[in-house]
Amino acid sequence: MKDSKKSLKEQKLIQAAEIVFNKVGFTNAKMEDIAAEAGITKVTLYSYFQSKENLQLAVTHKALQLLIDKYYSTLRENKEKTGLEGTMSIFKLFIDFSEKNFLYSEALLNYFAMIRSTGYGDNKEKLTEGIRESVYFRKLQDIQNLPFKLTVQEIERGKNDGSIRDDLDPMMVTLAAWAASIGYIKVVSASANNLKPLFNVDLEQLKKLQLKSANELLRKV
Amino acid sequence: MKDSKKSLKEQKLIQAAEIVFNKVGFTNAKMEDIAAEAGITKVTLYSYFQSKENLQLAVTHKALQLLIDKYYSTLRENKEKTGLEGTMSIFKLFIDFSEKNFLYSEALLNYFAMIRSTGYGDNKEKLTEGIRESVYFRKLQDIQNLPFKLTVQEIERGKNDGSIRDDLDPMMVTLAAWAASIGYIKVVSASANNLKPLFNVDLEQLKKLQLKSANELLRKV
Amino acid sequence: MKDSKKSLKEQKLIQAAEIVFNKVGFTNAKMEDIAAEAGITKVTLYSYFQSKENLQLAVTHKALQLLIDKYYSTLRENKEKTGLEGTMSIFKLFIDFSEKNFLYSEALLNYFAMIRSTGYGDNKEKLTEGIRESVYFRKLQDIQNLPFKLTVQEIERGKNDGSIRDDLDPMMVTLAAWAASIGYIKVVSASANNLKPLFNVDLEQLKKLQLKSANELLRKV
Amino acid sequence: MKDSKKSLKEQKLIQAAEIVFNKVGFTNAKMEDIAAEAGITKVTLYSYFQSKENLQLAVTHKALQLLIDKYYSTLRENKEKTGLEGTMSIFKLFIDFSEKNFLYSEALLNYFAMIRSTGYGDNKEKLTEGIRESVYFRKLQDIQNLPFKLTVQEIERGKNDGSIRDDLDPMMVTLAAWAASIGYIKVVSASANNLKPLFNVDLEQLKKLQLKSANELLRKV
DNA sequence: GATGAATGAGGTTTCATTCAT
DNA sequence: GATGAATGAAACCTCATTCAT
Repeated sequence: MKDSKKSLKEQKLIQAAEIVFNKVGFTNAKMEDIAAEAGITKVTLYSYFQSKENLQLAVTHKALQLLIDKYYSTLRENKEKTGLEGTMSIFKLFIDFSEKNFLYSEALLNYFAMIRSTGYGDNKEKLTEGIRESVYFRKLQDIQNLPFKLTVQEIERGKNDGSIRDDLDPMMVTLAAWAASIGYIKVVSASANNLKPLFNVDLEQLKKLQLKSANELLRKV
Repeated sequence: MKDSKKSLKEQKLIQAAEIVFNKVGFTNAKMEDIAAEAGITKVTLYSYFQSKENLQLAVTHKALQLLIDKYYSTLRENKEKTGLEGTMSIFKLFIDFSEKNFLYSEALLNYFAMIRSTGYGDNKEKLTEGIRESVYFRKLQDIQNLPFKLTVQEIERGKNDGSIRDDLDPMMVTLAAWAASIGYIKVVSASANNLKPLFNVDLEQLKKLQLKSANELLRKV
Repeated sequence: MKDSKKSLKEQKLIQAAEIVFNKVGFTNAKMEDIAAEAGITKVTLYSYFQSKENLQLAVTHKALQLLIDKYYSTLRENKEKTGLEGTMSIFKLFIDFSEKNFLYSEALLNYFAMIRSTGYGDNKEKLTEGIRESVYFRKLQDIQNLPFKLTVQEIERGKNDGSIRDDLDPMMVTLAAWAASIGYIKVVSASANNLKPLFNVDLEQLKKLQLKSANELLRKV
Repeated sequence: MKDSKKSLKEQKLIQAAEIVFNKVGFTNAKMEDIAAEAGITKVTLYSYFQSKENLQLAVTHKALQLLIDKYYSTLRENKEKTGLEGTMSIFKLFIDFSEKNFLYSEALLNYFAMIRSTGYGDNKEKLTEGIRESVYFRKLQDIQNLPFKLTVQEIERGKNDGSIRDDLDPMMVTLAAWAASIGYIKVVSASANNLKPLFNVDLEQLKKLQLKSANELLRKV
């Protein structure tokens, strides 16, 4: 198969995996079912993705790539606006993205938890063989810091244009916002179609509160 | 066996499970190994906990119970102080607890994700049989809302004593703080012994920032 | 406990075992259930019968003892009649006994199959430890040949009084009759309460035919 | 796998099972050992036969099929002879078959005891799920009556050609012969390699006696 | 002696993964 | 490349039997 054709097929298989992952979660998903969903056999699936872990990482990579693309386009859209506005747009983007794509957000979270738990670079022996040998794992490592870098850059821009306080460590703020977003997602949604109020709290309101807090933290008074 | 003795043994088995869970994670933990760790056989372990899922829920229940106990004692210690101070102590408590007990925090997160994803009460068919029949699942359901209720009460107290803004929905703030804490945990720690800086950000500083944000959100100006 | 008392209790336990054996068969019977049926615990049951096999043998012994008693009383009743009549009474007795006590007949069959398969005396190593150490096994060995001997004696008596052909090996006839009876039982009944016709053959008729054949084989013409 | 290949493998597995069953008996046979004997793993064995019970039934089915085949060829061989001779050949065939294949004879006996004890068609709830769902159980049900039917037909033929008494119910005679054969087997053999005399009775003589009785019962005088 | 708890052996099942064709 | 069959690991379960009290 030509590379382009192969890649196309890979995309289709990833989509099938996403459907199954969405239905039953990563752990309960069976390679068999994913193959069936894609209309192929297990072994063929394995010829594309050498392990279930790798398939997961493929989904994760797609998720991160998608997220980063959105970061870029959001930044482009906000080029003329202040750094504060750009930064807030990114925060909102991340929350919206996670809310709309619960599977992707879970995948990303798992990924970052994994690399965090095994340290960076050093004790990679903790990783399973399946992960260490995954192409997608390597691809992910190449881009994993981009979301943070882009956010930091936008905060720097805000500092320079005077829209953002200059006494803040941009990376710290980035992490704080990232944390708040993740927390919101974890609390709010366990599946995309489950957005009913929690303890009578309207979730849209909660999201606004989170963003307002971030905005207050950042903006120059 | 007398109930007290049986319960004692159960506690020991749960501890053994925690050791193994900590070492290799829930998924990779083998019942056989947990039994070995406890110095008993698999079958005996099964006679106490009918399934691996149930054992997980037992750990989860212990975690939540422990957390709630800490909530109570923290509230007691802060009885004479303002509601704001009490509330902040609770927030800090939760973060510290999660940081120190990564396993517990994971267990609790899993639990809340699970009940959230299956809805409350209605579509319980999604739950596996092993879960639905678990004693610990029922016990957890009885106390799962306590942390939120206690926090809300403390915020109300703060409203009354004038230390906390009165234009806030206490439950919303509670959820926001809960989310921020979870997010922090997710970002920061994947295992207790892994608190080195992230992107050169000192994590203690990050925690302080999170708490400061919460404090600013709450306090009356 | 005094021996008499102990023996009494043993009898009760055997009865409980019979009830359970009758309900579900030897293999499916659980020691637990037998104990429950007797209103005691498993361990107590074990203190009387050291193994399930031994309990089976106890039932078997009771069965054989009972059968032999009936042989004796039948022989006594037929003392004044011809040897042919006595012999036929014994044959009939055996069939009736087996029909009425399916469990006993199964037990006896199992027993004879077992000792046959392990040979007599020589290769007793094939026997399980549970059997070799069983008191009842030893008791059974003491009386196992009695039914055959008594039958042979009665046939001899018939030869002498001229009612039975004298060209027959009495033991061979005994075995032939024993075989026919067992076969009848095996074909006819799998449980006492299941005597409906088989392939439209009335089973009473079949029994009569069997006995008539035996009679014809034996009697002097 | 093509059906033919699959079926071939099944036959091999059944042979392995027979070897183990012969060595240690149905009850003591371990699936693990049968798999080892066949050079495969337990799980693969299970993929062919869903339960130990089913594997037993497979052996039983093979036994009955084999027996029936022998019935047919015997009947063919005796086509030119009288019905009496044909019938006697069948009786002898059955005894010889059982004697030579103790395992098969046990399997068949167990099967007939089982269906007898659960009744025909009506209270099938007594059967275990493993049995009810067995393909071989269904296959057995289809052919279980053939041996009886074929015997009855041959007796009818004997009646017509004048070699067999016409005052007998053929099915009753069939059952009587079946019973005598089973009884003989039960008494005589517990394993094929165990044909030493019983109580000094030569077993060949006993067999002849049984057959002579049958012959006398049938033949027209 | 009687009891509740524990053991060991083995049946059954589910899956990720690999092999042979 | 694609396929059906096979594997190995581990969950889960039942029961005869034994231990400790």
